[in-house]
Amino acid sequence: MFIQLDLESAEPIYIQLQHQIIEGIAKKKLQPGDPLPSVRSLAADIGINLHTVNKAYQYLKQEGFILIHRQKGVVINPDGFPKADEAYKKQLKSSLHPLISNAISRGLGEDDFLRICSDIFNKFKVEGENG
Amino acid sequence: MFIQLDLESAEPIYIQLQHQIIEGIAKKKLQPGDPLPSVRSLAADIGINLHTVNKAYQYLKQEGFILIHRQKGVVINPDGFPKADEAYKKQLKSSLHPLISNAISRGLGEDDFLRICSDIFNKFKVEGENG
DNA sequence: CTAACTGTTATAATATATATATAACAGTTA
DNA sequence: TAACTGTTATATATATATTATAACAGTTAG
Repeated sequence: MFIQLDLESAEPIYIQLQHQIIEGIAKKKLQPGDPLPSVRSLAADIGINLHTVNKAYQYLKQEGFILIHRQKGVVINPDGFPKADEAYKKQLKSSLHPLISNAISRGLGEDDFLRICSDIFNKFKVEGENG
Repeated sequence: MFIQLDLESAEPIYIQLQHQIIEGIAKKKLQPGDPLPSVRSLAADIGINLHTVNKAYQYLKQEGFILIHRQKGVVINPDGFPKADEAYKKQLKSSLHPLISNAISRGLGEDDFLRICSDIFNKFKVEGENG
């Protein structure tokens, strides 16, 4: 797997795991139907406990990014991904709000902020083409 | 004060406090030189412990948003605010990255994402005019 | 059938983060 | 002197994060 964790980070491991897998989906390294490692093998692979992996999987399952079949194991949701509904947008705004407060306070203008966002979007586009 | 806390939120109180004060700066409700309540009075005002307030103040002091004079008390930094330097931009990108991964995975396009950011920026502009 | 795997659940232990309570210290101010 | 300031220290309670083991029910490969 392509999972890269920072065990020194203040960000909990299971959160980092969620991010990495969603990032894999965004970059199309992980496509609908693709299998994911079992909780035990992924845990052993990256040197953490299986419960930490399971915690990340449970969130991704609840959000609809992955499916967990008792027999077939864990797969990227073959029926597509959760939609950007109003509940999601509301939560996104809540996350963006303090970031934008901070940016404004530091004198970072709207244009600069949007440019930074665009740059990140573009990075996903080019990386998504290669794989 | 205009501080509004959500004690039910998973977000730690001292983080919410940081956000609220930075938001006050962004909205120009708090301007350079303006005094802030003492740790004890603010804590009593919003019904929390003085150490929780102090934790938020210490962060804001370290970042340069406020000054703490042993005698003059706490004031919004009269000499301006921290700059949007490269270290800050790097940290901002780290915060935005997982948000954008998630957005892309859910099919929220760049235009929609940027529009949401713009809307938030505009809210600060109009609120900043009134006070 | 057995052995090895699957996700799931349970229990326990440990470490860290968060929040509160209380107290004291050194300094300033009314 | 009394009341305030930020700061520091100690203790406690709670929640979260992480690991360690173990077991269960089901599936699958040999």
